[in-house]
Amino acid sequence: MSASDLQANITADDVAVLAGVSRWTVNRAFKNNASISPATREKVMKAAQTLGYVPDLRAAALASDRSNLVALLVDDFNNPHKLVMLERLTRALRTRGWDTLLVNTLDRDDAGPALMNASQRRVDATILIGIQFDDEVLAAAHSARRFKKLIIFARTSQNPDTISIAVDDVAATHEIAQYVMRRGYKRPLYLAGPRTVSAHLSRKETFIALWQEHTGFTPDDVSVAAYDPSLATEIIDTTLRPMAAEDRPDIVVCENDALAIGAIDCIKHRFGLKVPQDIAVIGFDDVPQAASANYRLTTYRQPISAMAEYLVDVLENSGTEDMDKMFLGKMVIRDSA
Amino acid sequence: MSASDLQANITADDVAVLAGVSRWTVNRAFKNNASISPATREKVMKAAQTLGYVPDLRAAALASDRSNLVALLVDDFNNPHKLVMLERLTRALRTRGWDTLLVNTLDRDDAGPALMNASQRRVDATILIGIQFDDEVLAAAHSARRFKKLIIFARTSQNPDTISIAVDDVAATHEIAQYVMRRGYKRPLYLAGPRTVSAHLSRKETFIALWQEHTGFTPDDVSVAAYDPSLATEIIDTTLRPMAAEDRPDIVVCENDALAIGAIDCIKHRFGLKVPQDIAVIGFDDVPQAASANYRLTTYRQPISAMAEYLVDVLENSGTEDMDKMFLGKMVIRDSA
DNA sequence: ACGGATTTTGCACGCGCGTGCAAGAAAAAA
DNA sequence: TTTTTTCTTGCACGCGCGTGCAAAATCCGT
Repeated sequence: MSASDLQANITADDVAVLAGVSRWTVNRAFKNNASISPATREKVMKAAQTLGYVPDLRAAALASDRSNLVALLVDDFNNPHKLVMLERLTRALRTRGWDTLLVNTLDRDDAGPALMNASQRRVDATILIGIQFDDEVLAAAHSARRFKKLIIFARTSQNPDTISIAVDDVAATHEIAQYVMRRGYKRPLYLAGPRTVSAHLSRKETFIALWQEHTGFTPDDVSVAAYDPSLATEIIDTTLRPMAAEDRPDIVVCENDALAIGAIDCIKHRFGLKVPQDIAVIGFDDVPQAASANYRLTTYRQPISAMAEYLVDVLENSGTEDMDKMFLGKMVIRDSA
Repeated sequence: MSASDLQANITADDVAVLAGVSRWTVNRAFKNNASISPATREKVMKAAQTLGYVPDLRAAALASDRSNLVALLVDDFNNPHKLVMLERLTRALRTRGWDTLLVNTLDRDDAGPALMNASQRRVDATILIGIQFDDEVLAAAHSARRFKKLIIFARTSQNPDTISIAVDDVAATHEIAQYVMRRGYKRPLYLAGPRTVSAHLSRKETFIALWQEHTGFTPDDVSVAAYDPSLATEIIDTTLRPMAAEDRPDIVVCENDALAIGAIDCIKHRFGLKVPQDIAVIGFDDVPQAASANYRLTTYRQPISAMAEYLVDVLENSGTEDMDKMFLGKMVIRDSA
């Protein structure tokens, strides 16, 4: 144990007497835009240094009712895209002075407790990242507890009490559908993840509607209970297995890369088919793995960094206007479709 | 905005008057082992319910000097194994009543500020997960700021001020080396990640020493600056490229799966060789991807869940004895070696 | 119904800092 | 030098709850 452990907690008062100023001046020295002369600030900082003092953010949060802390609720750690989201979000947040409480939504019934958890910490905002909260939970959460801000990240939500920061799924799906048609694919199979409440805005619904509109045919679709590659592998297996070769889809359009990667694994290794020659695959997200030589996945990249920056803008904005925002991503053409 | 927003913050006092008890009784009702009669607790809870009250953990932390909060410092978001670590850790922590502050160590020079950050939040413990902190930073951190506990997770550290919870790398490497020899491989190449300060305990050093001891030969080794599959792909490429086919290694032993996966990608797609027939690959960690049909990676699984549980044990223990602990994992034999 | 054992409840004080304003010091203008 | 103007500094009060103990209420057996 180091020397400072022997002493009781060092507070601004201790620094104040050493520096010969008042406690308030000490705390001012640590605030960014405080009115304090450079000389005294330096004096204070030196005293703080020798005492090993740093301001106590708990007390600051309590007194000011601003914690500069957000809760990030995550329920799905299977999808590798979560890792890049976490990185981008924590980077943007920390760079601009915000800390992140990572809350693992343990299971489906844990959404409420998790929300409550954030509420008890009095975070300045609660961020739901790609979470399948149904609207009931959301509404209950918003009315029962006080949330300064409730942000849905990377997923659209039409809930009016909520700020949604996401890619424009409809526009993105348009682009994907057009690409698929332009490349001459005829029999797409749509592979979707768990059904969310807001189905009519979903990528799957949009794709199917577009395809019907342009070709008159209704593509098949299947879905899995989680964005987990191995689930995708299994469902593609059970879907293709009974099919005659000529009935198989010529492309699998996936709701995201996690599913696409599972689909490719299945097509190549369970059926020994070639991607894209026998069956093409298209994803969504552009996870790091998508670029690997193994997958060379054609996909759609979300501008996560820009979205994260905007999220911090939202945090710093205290206005009450509607702050929903949709972003445009861009297709990344590789070899899988 | 919901109704509760119109009212000022509801505190235990508000609940107290509604329930007809004192404020302290209200807070007791929310504590687990408090001495309170079931009747009053229920009365209080009902009042709290109608008011939408939940205790303020900021104030509780300030008053009690225990936050039930840990900071988790992470510097490497490329390695997919981080995602499973995050999931396991947050699960174990939250299940047992702890919250997690996720701190992204932005770059190499950010370790200090990140540590300081945690310190200002007065977390009960700071956890370094797989981070390449050099010992200087660690020592400085420990003496300058007050850390109640400094835990190194999934990486051994001989720093005495630190609690290290990790797999026994020496034992694990023994097992791997023996497997490699038993399978008759003759020319291993060791692929390592960034060099840490505690080199003599590292997997690479151990493997090389063992191989020398048993065969008299010193295996080649290469290393990359981060545990990033694409870096592994590149370095394996530049390493194998100039070699005659018969000089190539017959197995690449990797410090972890992230590197192993990059290596496999390179071997299969850049050189068109077969794994394991032409070159075998062995990893470490058993990431989810390792099981996919594409890789079928032979690797070594760390008991992350058990390690996470032990971490919470450490948090709950207030003793001063040495709490370092090493775990034994187990080899997972698949097809890549 | 009564005394003691036990459980339940109330409270004074403190945790460390922010807010908003007023007093004091320094700098600028006259 | 004197008067403004501007910059710095000090302070009373409060943020919401925990600690440890004492007072009050309840229980039990007889």
